[in-house]
Amino acid sequence: MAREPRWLTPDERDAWLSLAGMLMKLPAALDAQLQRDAGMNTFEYFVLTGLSQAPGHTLRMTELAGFAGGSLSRLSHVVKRLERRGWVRRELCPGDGRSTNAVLTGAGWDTVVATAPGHVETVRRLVVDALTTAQVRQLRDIGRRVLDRIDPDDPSTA
Amino acid sequence: MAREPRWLTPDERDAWLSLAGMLMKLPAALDAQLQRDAGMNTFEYFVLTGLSQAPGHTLRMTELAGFAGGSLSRLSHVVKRLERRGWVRRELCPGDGRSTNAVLTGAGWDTVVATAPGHVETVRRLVVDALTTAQVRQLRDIGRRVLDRIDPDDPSTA
DNA sequence: CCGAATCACTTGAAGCTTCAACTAATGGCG
DNA sequence: CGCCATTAGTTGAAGCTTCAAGTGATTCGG
Repeated sequence: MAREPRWLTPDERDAWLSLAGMLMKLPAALDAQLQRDAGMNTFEYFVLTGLSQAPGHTLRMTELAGFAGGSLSRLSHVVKRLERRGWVRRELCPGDGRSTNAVLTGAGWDTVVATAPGHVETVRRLVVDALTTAQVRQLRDIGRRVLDRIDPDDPSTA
Repeated sequence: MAREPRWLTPDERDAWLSLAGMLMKLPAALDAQLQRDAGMNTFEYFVLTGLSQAPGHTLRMTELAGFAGGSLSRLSHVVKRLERRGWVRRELCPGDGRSTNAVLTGAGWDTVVATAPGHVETVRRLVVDALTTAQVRQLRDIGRRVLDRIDPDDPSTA
């Protein structure tokens, strides 16, 4: 038998609605800027950024999927699109025949360099510059706690 | 000529990555619970909840779209699905021939009543119970500031 | 009171994500 | 060695969202 659920208090509901609003609107706002200025979405941007930071601009598909926070299937489809646009190239992994390496091309690197400033400006405008220094730290701690609840094993939380 | 962008400081980057992590993982985690336990996604849940709170369990499509935070087109498709499942019914608006009223059916109400406790428990488990009382208030304030940046005209921000 | 603009939606197509099924390579173990 | 489970990735279909275009109803300006 289900117990009476513990409903949210008014303060808790306000906080949740506030977070839920961000969950609904921030991704769309970030996507809009990237789509308009660079013809890509946030996930594609994460993929390109991940590769641009990796040694040799190369990452195995599974590692890249972990970094970008998406499924391997999703990444596979996305990399196919990025490959069609000439931003990424696939290579067989020398050591392990099962693995595929995704490699950022020169054109892909140029795209990241051209796109990053606008993206950072948007993050500043919508989030960072809206907050006080104290709130920036609070947000970091809040996010860590929530992420730890979602997936305690994720090392990026620690 | 583009000025050198103002890159994020380490503190700011930590906070942003923390928020970005929530943006990537929280919706999936919430959807997973709702999908598993009630065969619906978060947006559909918001739509049903919105109707359940409205007088007469009725709302015009545009109002409902505003509440649920989606486009009218998206809502139209979703209401069609919910109608097929017998949870919502469409009616012509008496006063204005352009408008459509979405009405929660009895079965829809039963579904909301059955689904709400599990959803609230999930929100508690993943967010609210992970935070201190102070953090709950901080999150509310942070969210309000961010939402105000995204859409200063949205009254739900105030 | 008539035509043009606006409003409130709906629709179909295109794009993206998820899901389940599949292929191929590798590691383990008897 | 040889088989089986596991790992890594791909694929196609189905589902959801977005986008652009379209349909009526209403309002507003003259």
